[in-house]
Amino acid sequence: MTIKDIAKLAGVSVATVSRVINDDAGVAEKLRNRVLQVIKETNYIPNTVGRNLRKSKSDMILVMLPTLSNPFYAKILKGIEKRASEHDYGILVSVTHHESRIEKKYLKMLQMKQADGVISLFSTLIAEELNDLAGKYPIVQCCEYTEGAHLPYVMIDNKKAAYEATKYFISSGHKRIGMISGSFYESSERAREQGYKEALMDSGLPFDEGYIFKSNYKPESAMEMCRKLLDMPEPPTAVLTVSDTLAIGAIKYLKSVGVEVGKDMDVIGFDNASITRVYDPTISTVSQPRYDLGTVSVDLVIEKINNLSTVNKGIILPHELILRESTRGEA
Amino acid sequence: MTIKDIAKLAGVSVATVSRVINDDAGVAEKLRNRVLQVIKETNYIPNTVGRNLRKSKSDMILVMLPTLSNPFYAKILKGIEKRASEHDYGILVSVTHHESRIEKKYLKMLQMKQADGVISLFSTLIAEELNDLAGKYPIVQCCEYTEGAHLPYVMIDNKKAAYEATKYFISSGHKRIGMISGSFYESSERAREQGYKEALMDSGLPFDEGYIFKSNYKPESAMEMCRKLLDMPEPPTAVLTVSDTLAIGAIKYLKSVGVEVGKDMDVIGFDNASITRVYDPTISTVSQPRYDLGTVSVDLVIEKINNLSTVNKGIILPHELILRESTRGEA
DNA sequence: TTGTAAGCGTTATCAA
DNA sequence: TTGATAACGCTTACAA
Repeated sequence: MTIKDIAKLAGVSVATVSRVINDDAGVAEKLRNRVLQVIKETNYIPNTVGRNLRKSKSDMILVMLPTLSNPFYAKILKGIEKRASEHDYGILVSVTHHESRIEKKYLKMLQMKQADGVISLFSTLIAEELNDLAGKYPIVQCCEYTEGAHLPYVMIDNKKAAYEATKYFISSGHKRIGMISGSFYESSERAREQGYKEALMDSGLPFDEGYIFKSNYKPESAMEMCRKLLDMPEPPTAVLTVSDTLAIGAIKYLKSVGVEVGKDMDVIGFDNASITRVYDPTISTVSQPRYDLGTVSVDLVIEKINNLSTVNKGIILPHELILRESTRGEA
Repeated sequence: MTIKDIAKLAGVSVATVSRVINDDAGVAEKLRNRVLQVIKETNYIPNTVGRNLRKSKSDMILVMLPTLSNPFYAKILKGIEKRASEHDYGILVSVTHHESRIEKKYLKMLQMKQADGVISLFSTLIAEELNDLAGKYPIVQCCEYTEGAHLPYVMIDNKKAAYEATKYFISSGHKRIGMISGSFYESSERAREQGYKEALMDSGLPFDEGYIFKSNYKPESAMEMCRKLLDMPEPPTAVLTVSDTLAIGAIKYLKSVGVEVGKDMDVIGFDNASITRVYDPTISTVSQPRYDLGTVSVDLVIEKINNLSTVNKGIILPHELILRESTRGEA
């Protein structure tokens, strides 16, 4: 069933059918109704591929996730979908598994006009590659920013968030604070490490690189890092981790060696994963406005779709430090 | 940069370029090399949309997930991607959020030939709708089966898995066993409830519908259900839940009222989520062969793509009961 | 207001 | 072995 068939059945030209489909003005009421009638009777749906080829546009936004293992992205996607559909865009999801080969493969969809824009939750590409692409296609970053890349982004102020978390530890009396970071999500990790550092220094506490350990985001690795922290000559009394999964690993290790979390040792995670509300103890964490991160990403990418040379906005959304049982201790 | 440009630059016809691109036999070595050279120099990539329109094929498989909140699907997707790429298929992910409106929208991609087949991790459609579609397009179900639908599927034997878990409880001496189920994933839930029931009956224990509670898959809801179980005149000494998230909720509630899990009360979950290895206590669970579920799904859908009228296979993959701290009790 | 026809980028048929 | 050309399904000048 193609537009030709509809035209024939309705006794009009394909152009008229196309006009009806696209709500073009200037079709006589009578013809319009006749065409609509036929369309209804036949359940005709215009072919997307034909249309895309002709219009060099797909009305699709590609969302690139680094992984499907992190439920963190679920709510962001909901925000994206909501706002996209308000603007009559569809969304397509791709998972890069942190591999640039895969990321590049999906980015070709832009060139083919199979997607009109991309929202990248994490890019493995280097700044130069991104800048090249961003000159040709609408690409925005959400949550993670590539240093040196000039494209729109939306995220929280990671440095400030870590700063506040660390300050909270300090205000509770902690003098030695450890950090479990990582080396996957460069931009947010570095910013959070910096916030941690500045909070210490602003409070007149010594900053020692040796109190920062880099994990691979698996809880098991956080357990190992936590062990190392405890084995230090002067072990910390509080630990900031860059993800809730790491906080869980840390807490698990602490419990296993009889350290009571929220009393002997405080822990703060990142992202407010749903498990933090049900873990034992419940876990203090930095919450990101996930839904809004999604909607704003869409606004940014649509702005670029409509005018590629629009100025690259960087938008910071507010975070929130959520205090739970894992930070009941006073040092 | 289109095939025409390449043809012009190489001094050949577009037909020849097309033949080279598609590895057609019967192109003189000399011409082939000349064309390849131009393609390399220009970084030319054939346009997918044009090709798809012409071939009525996209070499893409659409993966439909019910949600992005469940990391369960991550490894399945990896299996899918691996096997798909071995067969030169790409994959596209869509999230239905359990809404049939959304599911139907994505299924249109089949009609448009934007996807050659679909792997559905969960369908909201009724059997009749699925059968209609499956007559026209390659659709396979993975993990969840729609009763009355005639299409290929791959999953574990959910009834047997629940049977074994329940039998394990019984072998530990438990006489009253509760179940926290749900009403989202009909096929697996019903099968698991049935397995639970049969295990009780085969062991000469009474089966009482009142020991089965239906949650909404949120841990909070499992806490509530667990409270109800404990409030019964004769509370159970073991609980089987249809997901690990529910097991966590149950355990959290039990701990909150001073019931020691793995001693006073045993709990078994489903899916072997990574959190089950780090929760306190670690959680016994039924593990599904996720990666293989993915690869086999691809095999099935490709079989259908190649021959739609091939017989609908139903494949059962082996599960595994993994025992951890949450089942150390003896009643 | 409507229709004709060109063209989007391919592949595939047919003839040479 | 190669090339001209129709066709895939659609939109959009342009003409009528």
